[in-house]
Amino acid sequence: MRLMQENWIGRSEGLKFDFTIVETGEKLPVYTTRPDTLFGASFCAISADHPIAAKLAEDNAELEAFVQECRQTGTTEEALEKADKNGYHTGLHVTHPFDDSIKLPVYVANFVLMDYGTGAIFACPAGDQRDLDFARKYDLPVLPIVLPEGEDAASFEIGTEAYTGPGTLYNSGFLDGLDIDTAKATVIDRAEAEGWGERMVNYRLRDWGVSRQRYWGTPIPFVHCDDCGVVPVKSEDLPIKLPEDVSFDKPGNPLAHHPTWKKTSCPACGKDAERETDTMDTFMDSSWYFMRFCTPDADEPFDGSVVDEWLPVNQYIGGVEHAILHLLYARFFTRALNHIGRTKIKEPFEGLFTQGMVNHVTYKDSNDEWVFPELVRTKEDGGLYRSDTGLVVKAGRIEKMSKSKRNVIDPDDIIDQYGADTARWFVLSDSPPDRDLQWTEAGIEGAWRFNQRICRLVSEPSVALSPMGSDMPTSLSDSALALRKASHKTIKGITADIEGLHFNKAVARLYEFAAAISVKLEGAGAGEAMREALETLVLLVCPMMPHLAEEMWQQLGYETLASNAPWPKAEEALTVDATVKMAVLVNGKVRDTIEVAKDMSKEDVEAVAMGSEKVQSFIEGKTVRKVIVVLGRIVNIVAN
RNA sequence: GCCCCUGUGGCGGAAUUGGUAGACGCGCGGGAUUCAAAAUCCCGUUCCUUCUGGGAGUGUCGGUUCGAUUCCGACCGGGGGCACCA
Repeated sequence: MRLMQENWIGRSEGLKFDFTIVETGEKLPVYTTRPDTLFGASFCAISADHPIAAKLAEDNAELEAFVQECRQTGTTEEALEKADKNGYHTGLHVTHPFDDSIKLPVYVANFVLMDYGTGAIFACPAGDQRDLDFARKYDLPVLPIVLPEGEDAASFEIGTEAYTGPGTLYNSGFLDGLDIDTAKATVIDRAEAEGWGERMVNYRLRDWGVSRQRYWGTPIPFVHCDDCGVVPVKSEDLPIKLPEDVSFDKPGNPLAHHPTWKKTSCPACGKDAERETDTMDTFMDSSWYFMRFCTPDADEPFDGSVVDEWLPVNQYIGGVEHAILHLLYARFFTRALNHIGRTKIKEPFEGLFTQGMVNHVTYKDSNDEWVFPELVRTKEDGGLYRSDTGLVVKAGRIEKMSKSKRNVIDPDDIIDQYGADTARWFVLSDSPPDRDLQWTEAGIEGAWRFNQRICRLVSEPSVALSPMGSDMPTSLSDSALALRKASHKTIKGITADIEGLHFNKAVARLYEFAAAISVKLEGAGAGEAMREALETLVLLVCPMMPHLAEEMWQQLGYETLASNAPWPKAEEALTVDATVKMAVLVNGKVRDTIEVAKDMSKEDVEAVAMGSEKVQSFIEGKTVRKVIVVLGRIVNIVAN
């Protein structure tokens, strides 16, 4: 996640310096992250959109044609991928900064981007694949300058693959023998000292075009006046509100169609003028809504002191699809608001939990239309058809549920059939929330059965419950104590599961708890232990099946709400057992299990393990070399 | 091409982060109850096997370790992101 954002920002450090063009005396600024490879430079390349290329193209039809060609291939991204490296020699040359006698030819090249760096590069074919491809194609020199460890300078050659790994500089004058990082620093220092270049940080962050031609967005508070041009709306007239009587019948922007909304007067000269009908991207709002959320009553956008108290958000839960844009922009906004002193917080979100996406098979009928899964029926021969039109249906890729592809399931159907509690329980039970999930209703029966089962446990308890609020007796029968332990272990486990967002594990634990409640109870404390267990069950189930929990809570005699009751607290003493089961391994294979007192010493545990008949039969005739005892876990006996 | 995530029974998925692999659920098989069915309950269910037992097994191959689903290396498959960024 962080990494994706880092890639998106694309910070790089390097050297920016000017070449001097021999023929014209002009400066040609270039940017590089590998100043250490300067001695391996064999040509310069500029973008087809570079001013120098444009100027030359004015009286060079051939170059003009080449520039046009580059622009065309540049638009289709797929073509780019396989496009060959192409260039056009401008006839110009530049002087090498370290050696006046070296003149490098200047090409216009299709792989150089105008909007990154300076739109011009120097190329070191030995250290960059693109440069190498180009050099091979136009038969330009390739001088290796980085020697990988273990290679011999006399024999190391660059074939069709550039060497980009670590190594030692050579063929590089004063840089010879340095490693890459030191060489980079040396060149930059020298460039700055001699005044022909400077250290530069570059980002490849993309522009964010914030205007949208749509209704749902914040109006952009500007007015277009024939005389004054674009004029900002006066601050006392803010905010501009969207009209509510818009129609969406016509294609295009409803604001532009609206008969009156855009008509206004110029804030500067008072003449008739028109409002800007584009609105802002909704990312604009989603980048700081959490601040407004803390202070909904503030007259200003938000009250910084309140925001500082509540934020940052401890746990943000969202889908991966917002990994970069929304979450990154929100960080930028927060950073900016922090810089201008509106808030003290530096980051908006402390923790992020990315939910998986819900996927479903897509269906298309013979008219090439997407089909809702609920309309798809299976024929006897296994073929698919639409229940409404009868057209043949083909199953396509499994994809993220989306309205446009109609591979969505309406939860209302399963809510109608099983109720909201069961539906919710089922969704939580199946898959950990961070994983992508392929939607299926297989298994919902189990959720329904559980729902019914716990209802019965409460309405027909196997022993008479003690009255509400009665004290737990000091002495308990074995079965009552066992149930109490189950209750408290479950409380402890579920609390941790929910904290960690492992809802599916919490569900599994509740299934086990229900099984523990079903066992026969007798003797002292049975009624009390059962009441405790059932109340615990209700409270633990409450976040996942709230309606059912309230009903059961009433059956247990309460007139309050289970959701308002405090979360149960585990008694630590009841969550630990006096004995512990341990596996006994001989040469790494489980041969027996033993049950020993929890606090038994390693020596005693070893003795018990060695005393096992099964173990003896496996070590018979062998010499015991080593015994490893991990208390509470395993005993491993190594023998041969 | 580069980066990230992921791979465990017929299926969804557990495994206290190096310590009994397969919890729990689904499905399937068997049984109880019933005139019968529904519902419910119990038992079994990784694979192989010469079956009171033994062997193999967490994508594949190797390594570290007394011990590896877990750590390391290479490869294969699936998903996602970036993509001529100098």
